[in-house]
Amino acid sequence: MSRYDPASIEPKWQAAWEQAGTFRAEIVPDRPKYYVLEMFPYPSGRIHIGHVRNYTMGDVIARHRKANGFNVLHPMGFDAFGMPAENAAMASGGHPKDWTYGNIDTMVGQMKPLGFGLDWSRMFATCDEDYYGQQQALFLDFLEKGLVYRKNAVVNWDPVDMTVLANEQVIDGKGWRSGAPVERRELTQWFFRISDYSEELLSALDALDDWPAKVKLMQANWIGKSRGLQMAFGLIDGPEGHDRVDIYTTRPDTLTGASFVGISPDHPLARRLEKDDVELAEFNAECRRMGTSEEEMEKAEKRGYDTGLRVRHPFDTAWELPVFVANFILMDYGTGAIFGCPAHDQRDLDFARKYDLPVRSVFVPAMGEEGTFILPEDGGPAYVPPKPETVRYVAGFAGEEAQTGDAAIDAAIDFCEENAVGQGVTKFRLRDWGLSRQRYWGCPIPVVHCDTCGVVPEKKENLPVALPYDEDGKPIDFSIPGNPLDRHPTWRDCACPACGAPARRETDTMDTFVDSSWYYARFTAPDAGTPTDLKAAEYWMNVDQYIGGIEHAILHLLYSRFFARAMQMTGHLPDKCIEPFDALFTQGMVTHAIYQTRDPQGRPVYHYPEDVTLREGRGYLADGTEVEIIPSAKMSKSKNNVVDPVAIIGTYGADTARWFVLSDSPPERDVEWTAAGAEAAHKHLSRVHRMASEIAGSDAPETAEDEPLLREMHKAIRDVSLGVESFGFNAAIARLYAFTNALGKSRAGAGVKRQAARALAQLMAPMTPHLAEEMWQLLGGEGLVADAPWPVADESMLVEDTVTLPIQVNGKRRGEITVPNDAPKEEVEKAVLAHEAVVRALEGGAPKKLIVVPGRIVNVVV
RNA sequence: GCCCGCGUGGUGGAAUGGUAGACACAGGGGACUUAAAAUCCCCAGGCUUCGGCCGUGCCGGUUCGAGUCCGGCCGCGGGUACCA
Repeated sequence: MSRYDPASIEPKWQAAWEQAGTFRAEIVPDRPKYYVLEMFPYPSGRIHIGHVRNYTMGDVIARHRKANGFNVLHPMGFDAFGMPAENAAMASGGHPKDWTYGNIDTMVGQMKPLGFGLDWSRMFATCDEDYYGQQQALFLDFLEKGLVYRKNAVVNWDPVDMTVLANEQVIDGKGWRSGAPVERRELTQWFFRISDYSEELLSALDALDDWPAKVKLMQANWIGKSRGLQMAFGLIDGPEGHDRVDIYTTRPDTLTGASFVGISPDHPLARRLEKDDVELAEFNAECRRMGTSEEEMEKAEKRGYDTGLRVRHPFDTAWELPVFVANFILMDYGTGAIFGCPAHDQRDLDFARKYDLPVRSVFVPAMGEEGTFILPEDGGPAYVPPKPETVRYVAGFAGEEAQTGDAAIDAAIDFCEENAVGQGVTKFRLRDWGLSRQRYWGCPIPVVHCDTCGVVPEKKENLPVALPYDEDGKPIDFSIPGNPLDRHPTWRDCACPACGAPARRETDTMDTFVDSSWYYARFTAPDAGTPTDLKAAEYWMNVDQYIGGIEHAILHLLYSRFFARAMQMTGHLPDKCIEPFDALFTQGMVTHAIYQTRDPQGRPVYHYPEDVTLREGRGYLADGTEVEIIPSAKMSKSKNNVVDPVAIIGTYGADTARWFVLSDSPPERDVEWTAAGAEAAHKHLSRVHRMASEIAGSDAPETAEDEPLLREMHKAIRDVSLGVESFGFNAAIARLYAFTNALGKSRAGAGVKRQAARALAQLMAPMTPHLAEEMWQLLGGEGLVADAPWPVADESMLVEDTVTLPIQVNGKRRGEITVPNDAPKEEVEKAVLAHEAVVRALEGGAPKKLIVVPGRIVNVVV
């Protein structure tokens, strides 16, 4: 009998699938299709165990749907543009293109041995000229339809490296390489008009029934629809052209508690005032030195600058309020100006206490709800109850005295509109999507700047506008600061597409989120001469099951939803594709301990897991140095805590790796990689292989044990099918362990055992496809198990004759009874009351209540 | 800061509002073996006066019954618009 040897059986079956074209996806008009897609990887250099988990999940779904008769599309590609390639070129020389394609080769070579049922013929990388050329064509069509425009926006500027920094490259307000304080700089940049679709992207979430509720909630909050009031506060003796400050508020019911007006440092009034006020100019400059991220803005200490100017309250012209410039007010949201009501906003209260501004409550808890309430003006915290809660308005001006915040807001808006002091408006938090990046390794924005014609779209026949590889005859040198496209000796030079005069190319490239916003559509026709092929899109779209990390819950998924709409509008997708992902599953991340030591400066130094030896919960380097272990950390290239699956496959085989990543945790939750788990998985698969070999060689006659095994088989078919369909992979695997144990113990005859073992092979096939093929062949299965129809449970074999009911007394388990499956309720009650533990508890009396949940449980209340 | 999750034995985890801890890992005991490896079998939440009692991050609530639903905390994670 042969041992389980994945190193020989895995390549054998991979070759068999390859030769048979098992996973080639071809359009077959009459067959139902199923499109499974996992978020494609960034080519970081090597695959990690997170990829294995993610793609194994997709493969389980794909193989299961194929077995259920669907024509399955399951493609793979690479999200290949982005900063790491440029960072690598800067850090260790070389060219981003060579680095990226080298990584892709490596990763494909690492993925193929995993035996995923992928149609590799459709593979592309977003940095392929063919792909980004088609993306440029999309951009031009979007431009023509007015879906793209230019405006100014701020970026993080590193004055030493002379480059724009990403938010993650700004650390404590300083550039990550240069250490120089970061400045905010305004540049003219391209934007997609995603905010035009705010309402649509919000309301369409309702129909996404097979998306996780949490993702829809996150998107809804991100889009942030709010009904509020816009109104003007008259400015007293303001500079020329500034006679009012327009504010936006979602709490107009608190207008009578206003104690100041705050404006953003980027507000036109602030910009005007700083010209004559050195101190304010310094304050604003300091605000602008902050990073551009929302997190940083919000976490920063709330600071303000009293402009000395005053405004009149719209309700009472005698009531004057000071105007502050405040660092926490965003120019991008609302009007860039607010009124502060310290009593009902903690941030405003902190601000008021800092700058000694008045605090005046507008409402207090409802009668009888006061409890230990302390007024904010008496030192209590800001009183901010949920809007649906009823409160008592002590300084109300519209509606009832006792009313909910929601009702008060409506009444306040009505009041302001009737008195012509304000206007009810709906606003969204969602901003337009800035797509310009001042970097080399991205899709060039296909426009030309002409001195006479201005900004001119490139002609489609001139696409792709390809990235230059060389500079002065040599590969571009990334050790020189600045954008290589900007400084390239010839690349920028071109003829104006409109007038033919010498002109300059746009040197900005596109955000890599653009690349990933339509790749799912390109997979349906990866070689088309246009971005999509409508016939192929019509057949394959939408993605039936999309699988990816929760970290993409908002940006990637929202951008893709926008892009699908924009592509539909420009004729690149059929109408039915505006929501491209029918079902979404967000898998958890794979975590792994971080091993770190410190350099002489106290900065962390991260070590690869393979360089660390674990002994009794502590970790040591080869030279004996102990490392600090930070458990369950997100895997990150920069932290060197990425597990390498190649070694796992080499030791145990792909099926073991696949089995383990599914078995150890529920798929939506994070999983911590452990070496012991892989060892255990391998032992189990060896055992299954051994059992299959034994059963294949047995000729034991049929026995009385045949039927119990068949019952177990049908129950396993039912439970595993359900598990696979509902992403309960770990539960399905637990069930397969139990079924394997039952098969191992069974004394059934060879015929029934073979039947059960073939079912086991089929049920395991989505997870461990190579082993399953081997078993299938040993056990006399016909053809490939990958092509075999999914087994169906026989309902009649699932029905049990008797059922065991636990008996509770006052909700606590005290015993159990076994009754016939179809016993009438009266009979069950009689049996329960006769039970020893119940008799003892009743002490001769009658139960207060007797609850019988048929087939489930009995509860006696005494 | 704000938005969204998650929290169950030594460990990973199971459990349509209905027997908490399935299935595994690590551990203990046994069989086989000259011995070891491999394999197979058994035990296993804590406490206990052996009647039971306590247990799903903490506090409270709803319910005949709560890991599950509701409210309030604590801890950890994801996102926070230029990481992908």
